[in-house]
Amino acid sequence: MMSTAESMADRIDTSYFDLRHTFESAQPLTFHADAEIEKGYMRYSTYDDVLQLRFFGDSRSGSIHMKSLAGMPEHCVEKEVVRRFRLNDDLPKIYKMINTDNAIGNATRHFHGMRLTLNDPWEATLCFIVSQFNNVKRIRLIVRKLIATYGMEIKDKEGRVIGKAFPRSEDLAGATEKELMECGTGFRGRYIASAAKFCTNNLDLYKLNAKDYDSLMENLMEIDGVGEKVADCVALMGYGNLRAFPIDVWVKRTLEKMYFNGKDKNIKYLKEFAQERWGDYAGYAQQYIFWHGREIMKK
DNA sequence: ACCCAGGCGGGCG
DNA sequence: CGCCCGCATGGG
Repeated sequence: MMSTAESMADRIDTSYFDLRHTFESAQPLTFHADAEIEKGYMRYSTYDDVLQLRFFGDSRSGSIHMKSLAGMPEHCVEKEVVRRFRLNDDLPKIYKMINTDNAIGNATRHFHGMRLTLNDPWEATLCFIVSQFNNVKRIRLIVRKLIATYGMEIKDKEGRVIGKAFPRSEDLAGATEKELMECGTGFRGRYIASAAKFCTNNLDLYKLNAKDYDSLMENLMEIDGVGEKVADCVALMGYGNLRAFPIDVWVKRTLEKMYFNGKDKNIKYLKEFAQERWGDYAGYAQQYIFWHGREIMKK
């Protein structure tokens, strides 16, 4: 008789998962995935397949139904989705750890079920280079244009094109700065051209997984166009290093407002404050503070 | 028109 | 070191 686990392999039960908060939280996956939040529908490309997901329930208790368009085996689809949305993270425990005060407690309550995603290291690198001095709407536009222009076609078993993969560094390494700027990248075109060549010829991002946080950061910042903030984002969302605490303009403003009466503090000080306060889960704290801050501070 | 956006590299003191 | 500036582009 078929085991329960096998017969349910196209479905994952979830708790502490919220589709809307996760998809609206400006992470690499969400820059290019498609979602119709009200219908609980989402769709995204892996390297050689397109996955359709349907979410039922709410952030307390729900389920994700999964379908591969190119025939990925069910157990592989499940593994991919669990990994990509970090569904094995113990969110109740993490909330307990990072809810050090009412301010962040409000953020985790308001965005209950928002998950960090785990993305391909190069995907994260490219997305966050695009993100610099930019806004979320336009980041999406640029990332999608890069995929449309440079991504490899994904085909189903009948050979029909069902989507495009996120372009690898080698797919972009031949592009000129000018060509990249035609995708709307602006002054970041130079960084992308340089980073694509560097990550194809000089630095293998897929060999940095075992590195500790400090040497990972050091390696990532060798890439032209990758500074501390982008490296932190890549460490967090490309490598899953939860100690990383990227500080952008929103996180800076929000921390200052929440903990320092709005007084100006430099990045180094704030980062040490955060990593001391939230330790091994600082990255989760950051994601909630980032999104909460945008919510409460935009006029 | 003007301001801002998930920053970075380079130049200056 | 730390600070300050320009940078392409599109939306509010």
